[in-house]
Amino acid sequence: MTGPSSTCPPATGANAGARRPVRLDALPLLQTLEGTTRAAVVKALTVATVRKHEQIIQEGAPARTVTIVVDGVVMVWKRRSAADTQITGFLFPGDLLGTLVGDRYLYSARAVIDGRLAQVTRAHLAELAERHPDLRHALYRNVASDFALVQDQLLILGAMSAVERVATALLQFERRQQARGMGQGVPVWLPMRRTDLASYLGLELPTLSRAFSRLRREGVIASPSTTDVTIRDRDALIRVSCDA
Amino acid sequence: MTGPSSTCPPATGANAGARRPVRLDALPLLQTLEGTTRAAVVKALTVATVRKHEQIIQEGAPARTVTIVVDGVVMVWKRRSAADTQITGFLFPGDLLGTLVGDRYLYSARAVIDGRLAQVTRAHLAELAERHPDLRHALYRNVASDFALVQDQLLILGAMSAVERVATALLQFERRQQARGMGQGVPVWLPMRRTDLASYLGLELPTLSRAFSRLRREGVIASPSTTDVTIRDRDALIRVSCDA
DNA sequence: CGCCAAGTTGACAAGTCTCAATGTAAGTGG
DNA sequence: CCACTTACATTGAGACTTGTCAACTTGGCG
Repeated sequence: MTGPSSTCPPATGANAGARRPVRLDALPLLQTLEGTTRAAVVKALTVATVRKHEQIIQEGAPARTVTIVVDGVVMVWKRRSAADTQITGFLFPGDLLGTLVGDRYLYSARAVIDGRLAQVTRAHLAELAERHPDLRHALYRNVASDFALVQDQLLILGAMSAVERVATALLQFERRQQARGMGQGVPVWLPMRRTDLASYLGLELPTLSRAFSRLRREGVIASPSTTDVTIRDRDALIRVSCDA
Repeated sequence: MTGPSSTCPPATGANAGARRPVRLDALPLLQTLEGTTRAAVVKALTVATVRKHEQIIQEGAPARTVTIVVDGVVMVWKRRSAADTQITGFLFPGDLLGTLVGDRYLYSARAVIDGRLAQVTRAHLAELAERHPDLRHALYRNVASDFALVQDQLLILGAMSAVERVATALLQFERRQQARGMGQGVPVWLPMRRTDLASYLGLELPTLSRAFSRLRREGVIASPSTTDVTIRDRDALIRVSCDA
């Protein structure tokens, strides 16, 4: 995190303030907590900075810490065979990485761009959860919502065409972006490489690219840059995501 | 559950004893619990019987009960659009249906064959979980393992060919079957319809059928009946599931 | 014994993957 | 600051897998 600002993505607004002081108590996970609980958790958290592409956790390694994304974007993947991996998710500020149970990580994770993480040892968090019912409820809710997200991913991967997948993903990223407080007009921010997005959607890179091109050609979206996509016709996008 | 035994699947051994007295305290979920906790949970559970094809829960309905499969098989699906659904999972004896959080069910479920369910209201279970740390740990572990299962499904749907998917699924079902105490030589039991299995694997029925036929032709598997598959060459099956 | 539901197989079309070339933006060194 | 280099995205052409539609076979159940 001492690197020149040139390593940061263009200031599209979506990533603005990566350098603002850390406000851990503003994290969504902590919002529902009582004051004393929140204070205890914040005290337990350690902030770390990660550089673009830096690996954060390794599938199969002993799972000792739970991580919350504060700034930046993290991608998660599983290995399928020696030389074959699949991206299974992207994490944005406020999202959690790792769980309270299981002795090994089920996936690997790396930073998509420079960012900051808040970390706590699993043992410590578990202890806090024992003492604070509201915390464990929040954690449980978090796992459940992660679960829901993965289930939606099943629908994408199970039976959608390339354009459908892209349309659905764009709407998903827009929704999550708005959940983080971004406005309606802000373009959808896709800081990850196309290759990784393709893997996430179960497509090959050329197929993904063609789907983007088609949506662009039809005027449904526009892309000022590779990492930013403007939704020009949301109704059309929704229609495409369901039955095209 | 008063129907004639003719509605039951052939007695392959995998479903043997659907009519034996209910032994709730033998449920895997309860195995790790202390005696008093287990007794409290067992007391809270109500046993219900379900007929083949009977719907158990409805996506979007208020989530008020948590269900454990005691006997039989349950399938879970999500709706993708008006006339399009996708099977997202199959549950076997010992598996849990529903969670402690979220006010609505995220999926629908129906019985694949006649069976018995143990149910408890969410409120009651939540209350018990508050009082018994071991119970909430068990529940949390359960959610986490469900999560792992869905993530594996992502790998299947994301980047596997038809034969790979079938091979992987067979190994998965065999593993789960053995986890329920079935022996090594017992054929893999697939009581669900091919259509549903196809949907689960993100394939069309003819494609699934062709994959089965190919594995059969190559001597990797044999199928005495539609619902039973014998693994003749496990090494070959494993090889196919990874890189064919 | 015959009907009906479910599974298998065949032929063809459509969509995606693969391989390769081209275009473009970002990063590096002079 | 510019040219060079590299990495990434887009586009094109052809092969191949899968989806689609339809006929046929099988097995269960009245």
